[in-house]
Amino acid sequence: MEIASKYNPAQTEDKWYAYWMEKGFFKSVPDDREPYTIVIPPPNVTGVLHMGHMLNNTIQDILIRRARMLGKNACWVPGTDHASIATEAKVVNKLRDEGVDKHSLTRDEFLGHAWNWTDKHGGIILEQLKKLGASCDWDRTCFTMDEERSDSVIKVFVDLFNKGYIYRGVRMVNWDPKAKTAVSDEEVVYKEVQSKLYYLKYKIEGSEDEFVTIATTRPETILGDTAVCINPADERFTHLRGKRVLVPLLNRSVPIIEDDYVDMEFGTGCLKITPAHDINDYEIGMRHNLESIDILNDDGTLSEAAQLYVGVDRFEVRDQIIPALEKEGNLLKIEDYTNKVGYSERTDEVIEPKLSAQWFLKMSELAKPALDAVMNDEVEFHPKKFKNVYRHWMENVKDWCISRQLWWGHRIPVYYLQDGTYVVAENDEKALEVAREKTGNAELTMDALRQDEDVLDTWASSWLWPISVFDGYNPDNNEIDYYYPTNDLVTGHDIIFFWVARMIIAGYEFRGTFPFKNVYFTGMVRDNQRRKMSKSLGNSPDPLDLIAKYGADGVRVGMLLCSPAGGDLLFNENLPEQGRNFANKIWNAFRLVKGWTIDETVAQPESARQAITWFNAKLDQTITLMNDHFDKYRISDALMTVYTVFWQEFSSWYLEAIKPGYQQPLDGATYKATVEFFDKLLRLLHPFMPFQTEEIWQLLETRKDGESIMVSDMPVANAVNEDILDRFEILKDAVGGVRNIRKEKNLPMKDALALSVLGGEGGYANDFDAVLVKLGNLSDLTFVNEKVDGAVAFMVRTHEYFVPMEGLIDVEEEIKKLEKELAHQQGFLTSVMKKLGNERFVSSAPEAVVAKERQKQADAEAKIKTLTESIEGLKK
RNA sequence: GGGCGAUUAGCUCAGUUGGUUCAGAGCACUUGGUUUACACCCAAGGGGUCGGGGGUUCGACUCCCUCAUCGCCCA
Repeated sequence: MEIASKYNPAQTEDKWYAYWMEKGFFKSVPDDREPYTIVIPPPNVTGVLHMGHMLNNTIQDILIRRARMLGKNACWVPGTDHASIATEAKVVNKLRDEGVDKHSLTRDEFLGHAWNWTDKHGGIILEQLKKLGASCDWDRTCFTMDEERSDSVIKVFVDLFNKGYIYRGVRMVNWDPKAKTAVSDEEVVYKEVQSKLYYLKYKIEGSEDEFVTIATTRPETILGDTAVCINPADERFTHLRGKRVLVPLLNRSVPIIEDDYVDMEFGTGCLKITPAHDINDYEIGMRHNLESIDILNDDGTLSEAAQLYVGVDRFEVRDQIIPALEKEGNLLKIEDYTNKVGYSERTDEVIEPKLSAQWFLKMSELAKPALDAVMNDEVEFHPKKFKNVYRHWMENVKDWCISRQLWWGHRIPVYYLQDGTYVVAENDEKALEVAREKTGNAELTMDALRQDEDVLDTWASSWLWPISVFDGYNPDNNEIDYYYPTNDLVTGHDIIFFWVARMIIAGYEFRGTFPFKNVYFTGMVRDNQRRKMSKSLGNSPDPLDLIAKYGADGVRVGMLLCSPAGGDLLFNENLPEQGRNFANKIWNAFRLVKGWTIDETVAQPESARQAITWFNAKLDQTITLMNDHFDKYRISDALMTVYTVFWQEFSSWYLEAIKPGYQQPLDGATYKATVEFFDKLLRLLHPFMPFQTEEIWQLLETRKDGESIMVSDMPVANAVNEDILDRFEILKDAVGGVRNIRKEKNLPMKDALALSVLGGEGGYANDFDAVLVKLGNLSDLTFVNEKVDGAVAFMVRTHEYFVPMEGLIDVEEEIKKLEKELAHQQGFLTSVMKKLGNERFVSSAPEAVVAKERQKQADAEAKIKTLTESIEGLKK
């Protein structure tokens, strides 16, 4: 069989993914087995795969593939969310490019465009996940706006409303006067601009010529002022306490209040308060029970409430009001000033903070069981440090503003009657029913009802995800009982509040228990300057390009190698490169094994038998270690364990130990054992590198149609034989010793050497002598009872090894070497003796620790004795 | 302004209840290598007073205090 010297992922990945799909290996239906469930953190339906998704979904796939191989009924539910704000923005932009203004469309017309957009771009990201190897049950693909998920959202709204958790309130939003909508904090871009700081004088009420001066960048907002604020610690203004001032131009009397918020250093130390148009002022207003005067219309012109300049745009007003103030004697001075102003990401319009009626969900009561669950580890966070962050947020949880002034999303099921009161119901019919009951008017028609224009926050559907993907709000469905609670959630720590906390809340509220047992928080993927990867910075590689270049397995390994839970991952292309190199290493090990001619009549060499004994123990240890790492969610450690074992132990030690001579056949028994080892290693590697392990596994032995490594059993560990492992480490050091001598003396590998061993403390075990002979290329291995003269010597622990080398020995050099080692041992012994000489150590340290120190002492003394004798021998 | 976390090799990070030669791994680096699986490789090697200071202890990378620097979240 001709096998290429380099592994080519492109030739195998699509083939095996198609095979897995065709055989239905990803599919899960409830049965008698223990379920293992993961729900995907739904990406934006019209988004594309980025590096964060790669990391996140690689980890989920590792967990789900491992669970499947452990015999569990593994179910990974994929899906997307509708990303209300982002998607609507994209559709609005697209329409604008086509010359269509959103506001010229009806709601239904707009939604038609939005669905077209979703259908066109939706699910691209899911196709990309397939390239990564994600073994999701694609038949279960969900979308937050599909029928079942939408029903869930609406049912939950009605339910929470009826339980009294939902209320209508007023809140400060980022208002875009051009788009006439609120935008989220994430959509406001702050830019540094050159503006002016205006110093305005407010007359003290009841005085003739006494003023206070405030500084503002937005003089037009004085029309909405309802107070002036000073810092209570500011002695300059103590005389103003309890007094009132008159707002310029309007002569409205407002109080002087005191609040710590005021920065005494800034401006004049005196702050005008406009609760309706500044978030900080709003909060001060709340604290001091101030009136809020909203002076802006939705389009950014001044409203009737402003009294002056009604109907004029706010920036126009700014230009006009300054001369007016100057004329009235209220303008003290104008300074140049640089400040940051928020602009709408979409329209580039200056954002106006504005009070607006919104729907809120009361959180404190709902949050309680969710807080307890995490604190007592009913839901476990990995890493644990996020428990603190979670607790802090949950203990100070604020009510959740769940409405958005958008059309793309779940329309709020609130129906207003003509008198301004409202009813809440799942649909039009039920709303009408409730409304008739409420009004006592059986003749009421839908015309009399007007549904709220706003939609719900996208998170108001995502927080139900672990329940809604199993149609858990449908009373006739029992799948949820099988799959819920799910096992693990894998997500970025940046959405711990937005999403994780709320899912836990929903879990307890609607299912009476947690939505997932474990949460694995991934780090953020950053570039090597620690900048977040983003499109705008252009510092993010295209994941699919990486896969094309390094193979999906290589990229997966690369993502994992440097990604401890919760820490940042500094991405760098040498990571997937390392993954690719590892894949190539595995490939070449396979090539070596497959390249041998097998001869069943050849007897098994002793060296091979010994190596097999050792590697059996090594595998037991490897599996045990990996299980422990997985139990603790140290996934990159689990990978590193098998990575090292495959590369160092299997390839560099085991395969070299059993390798037959050039063009010699391998005996059947060794081949069989080797294939078994390879098979087990592939299984251990499969969750990390699904494609390549499948490819090799299929080639390693003849397989039947329908067989696959992905549905094979994960290897199980036997008790680890530490003695065998330890003795093999001695062998490695001995081989190393021989190699060093070759190097120092310039002896080529092909010249065989003789080696003598003088067993030390506890005797010398010869379990692996045949391997030593082979890997050291020894002509002879003998055991002696005394030092060998005229030989180069080295030690492994207390054993001495001698390579006879008459004439080639530089005695001075040897003595130097030995004396250096002797000095080191003596220093070490001194430190040990210092400890043992300390009575308090001997009496208070545990016995085992003291015993270890005594062992160290004995070993060191033995070595010193040996070294001293050797030096004396050489000096003779 | 409030809170949380971090600081260990050139880089990214482990260090699992304070105790073996415990100061580690991977990468990078240096040296050597045309060994017939692999240069996407093999074999060796250098490198850190564990951020500074103080304390507890027989013993501190590990626990406590303090300072410095950095990051994150909330406001």
